Parts: sequence; C-alpha cells; structure tokens
Amino acid sequence: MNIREFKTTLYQEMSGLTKALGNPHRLEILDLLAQGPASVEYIAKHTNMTIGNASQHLQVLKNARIIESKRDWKYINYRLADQNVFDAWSALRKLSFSHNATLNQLLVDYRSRQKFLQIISPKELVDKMNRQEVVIIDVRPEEEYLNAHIKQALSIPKKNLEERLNELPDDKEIVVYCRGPLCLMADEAIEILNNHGFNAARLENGYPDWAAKNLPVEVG
Amino acid sequence: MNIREFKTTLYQEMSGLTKALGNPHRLEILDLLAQGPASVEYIAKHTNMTIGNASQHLQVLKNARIIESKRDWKYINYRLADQNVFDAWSALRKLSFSHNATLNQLLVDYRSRQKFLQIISPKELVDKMNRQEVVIIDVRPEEEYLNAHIKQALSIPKKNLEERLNELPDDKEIVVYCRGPLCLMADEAIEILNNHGFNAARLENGYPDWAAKNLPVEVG
DNA sequence: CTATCATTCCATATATTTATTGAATGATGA
DNA sequence: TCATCATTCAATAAATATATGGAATGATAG
Repeated sequence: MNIREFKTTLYQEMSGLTKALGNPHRLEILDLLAQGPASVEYIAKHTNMTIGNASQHLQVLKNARIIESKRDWKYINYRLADQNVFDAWSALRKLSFSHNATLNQLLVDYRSRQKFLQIISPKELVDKMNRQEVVIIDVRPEEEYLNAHIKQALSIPKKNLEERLNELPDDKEIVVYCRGPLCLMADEAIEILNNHGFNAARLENGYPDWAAKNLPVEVG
Repeated sequence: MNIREFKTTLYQEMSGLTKALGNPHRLEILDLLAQGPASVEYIAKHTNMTIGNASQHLQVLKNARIIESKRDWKYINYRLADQNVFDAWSALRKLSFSHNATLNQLLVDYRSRQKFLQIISPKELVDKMNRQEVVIIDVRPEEEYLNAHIKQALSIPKKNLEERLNELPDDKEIVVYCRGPLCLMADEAIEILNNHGFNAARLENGYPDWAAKNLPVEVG
C-alpha cells in the first residue's frame, strides 16, 4: 500500500463517520444520547420520528460505531460509544454556533427574556460546592436525574418546580442546570425562582459537559 | 417559534455542517488547508482531483462557512475559516482513529518500520527549546515552511534531506516534524537521520496541532 | 409452546449528492 | 482593447440516502 492508497483509505473511513453525522435526525439522537442511554421507543417519541425511521437511523450510527446497544430487559438501550464521540459532537456544536449568526440569535432571543441571567462556570461551582455555600438543582426529567447527576444535586423537574419551592432554602445561592447550553429548562426555572425572591444562577453548560470534564457525579 | 421549531432549526444547521464534512475529498481538502492556505490548482493536484471537481467541493465547504477564500494575484487562496474548524476536524480525526482498528493498524504498520521511533510531546519540546538543547527540522515542502513554521525550526524538505545532512550538528538532539499525526514524512526523515548516526525524535503531532495550541511560531 | 411486543429488515418511491463535461466569468497582462 | 488563464457555473447521468409501510426476528411472559 502506497501513500496515496493509505490516504484514500483514511479519508474514506473518516467520511464514513462524518456521513453518519450528516443528518439532522441523527444529530438530535446524539444530543439525546449525550444525556444518557435511551431505548428506541424513547428516542422516537422525543424526536418526533416513527419507530422504524428512528431504528434505521440508529443502525446507521451503530454501523459507524458512534453508538452502542445493549439489551436491558425488554428494551434495547443505546448509548454513545465513548468520550471521543462526545468530544467530536461537542466540537461540532461549538462550530455550528460560532458560524451561524441565526442560531446564535435564536439562543440570545430566548435568553434575553431573562434579563439578569447569571451564568457560573463549572470551576466556580466546584469551589462553591467545596465551601457548601450552594444548593444545586437538576431540572431535567427525573428519569435522566436517576441515570446520573451532578453530586449533591437535588432533582426538581422543571414541571414540578412551582409546587416544590418550599423545599428550597432562601438563604443560599441556587445553581440550576439541565442538559446543555441548548437546553432552556434551566433558564425557565431560574426565571421562576428569581420571581419568587430566590437567588438563582445557571450552570454554564449542563450535565453532559460536566461529566465530560470528569467532575463529581452520582448515579441513582 | 416554539422549542420544537428551535430544535429543528438547530439540527438542520448542524447537519449543514456535518454534511459538508461528509465526503472523503472534502476531508482531504481540509487536511491540506490545515497546513495553510492553498489555491484550487494546488489542492486539485495534491488530491488527485480535476480542477472542476475540486472547485465544486471548495464551494460546498465555503457555503458551509468551513473555509474562506481571498484572491491573491492570479490565484484564489482558500483557508480554514477559524480555530473552531480546526478543533472540530481534529476531534473527528481522533474519533476515526479511536474507532477504527484498520486505520490504526495501517498507521502502526507504517510506523513499525522504524523500530525505535521516539516521540516527544509539544511540552517536552518547549522545555528543550528553552534550554537550547535541540535542533528542530521542518521536513515539509519549503512552500509550507515559508507560510508558517515552529519557531527556531530549520527548513530541510524531506526530498533534500540526504544531500543536506552536513548542515546538521551531531552533538545535539534533533526533533523532526511535518504536517500532523498522519504525515509520514517526518518518520521517513528520522529513519534516514538515525541511519546516519544522528539522534532524532519525532514531534508528537505536527505543525497544525502546534499552532492550534498557540505555541511559538514564525512566518516567512 | 404460543402470544406478545420491541426492534429490525426489506422493498420501493422520492430526494439528494456526485463526477464529468463544456461554457461562462472575471481578473491580469500585453 | 484583446488574449490568457484561473476559477466558477450549469446541465446531466449515475450513485447514494431517505421515509414509509409491512413482513420478519427474537426475547419475554403466560
């Protein structure tokens, strides 16, 4: 095999990967799986796809070794193959936002509703955790919290927040997080909290980015 | 615009990017452009494509804002749009290698010819540079060296190496680099050097990764 | 063993992407 | 101005990817 053939093989292989990533449905599936494992049914439901179509896309991702599957009772659960997948997905997400003014604008428009949205970095949060001067709230659906969450975090799904405000202390800073920079549940939760006199901030990204940095998490 | 529409827009945009990356020719073009700007003619020649086809692929990349173009005299030069493009490309390359045993094997096979290939990290090289105990050689074509190179590096293109061995000191360690982990010119140069009694090692990746880390470079 | 249910496979019509060819554009140099 | 040359555009046929609906698979529960 000469250099030319080596290169051809290489780029062929790489394009196998990028082709598998080159479809909006599959990117949405990866976004979901970045939260944690999920079944075909769950994926189809949350992405507005038919089961058959979702399954077909999952096979494409699986053949490209981007995701893996494992049977758990009646269901087959899919998950990201490894850390490199998350890193690549993350780099692509960053690239999309940096290059697309429309996307950025959409996010800014959403965020601008909360005029005083305070954002804290993972590093700052770790410091606050160590000094025990913060309450962390995970506003994702309980299912995702049970799968894995930031250490010390309480699970208060966004849809139950208003009825559970009395569980929260009003003398500590509150940090809210959800699925990632694109997830707006935390933003909405913070708006509710601040309107009720709490002092709430948003974690910069969300659970998947936290876990990717090997910061402390808990399961169950 | 509701959440569903927002998501649809987002993944649509992201897939615009990944689709543009989802072709072996375009990945090879990016690999070339990661070294520095290049004209259509240069790209077509180095990737075994017709001018027309190369131009068409360049337009696809340009429309996706992955690359930019600028006229310079008679030629239009293309270059990567920004750092995020390089990072994403880099993450994809890493993912390809980690997931594909065949690719890894191909590279190992090539590398295994030089049984004692010593590899040093960018950090180690910076230390050695500060202590002035190393000679750095850039074995890429002079064209690419002139565009930009690692600080203090000498340009000795691989094809001229054997006739220029007398320019090198035999009492200092030599570090050789070229275009990146996939570029084999440095490996071959090291084999030649070691066979002539020099003490030569390979820089872990190559010029583009060095520059991406904001380590010291020179132009011209 | 049989029924059930989640998932995958298969066939097909539609849509998108690709390489090739040759004509069009648009800057440069005489 | 005209000729030259790098590059892009446009048209087309071939290849590839997609969504859909229904049949096949294969593990689980009775």
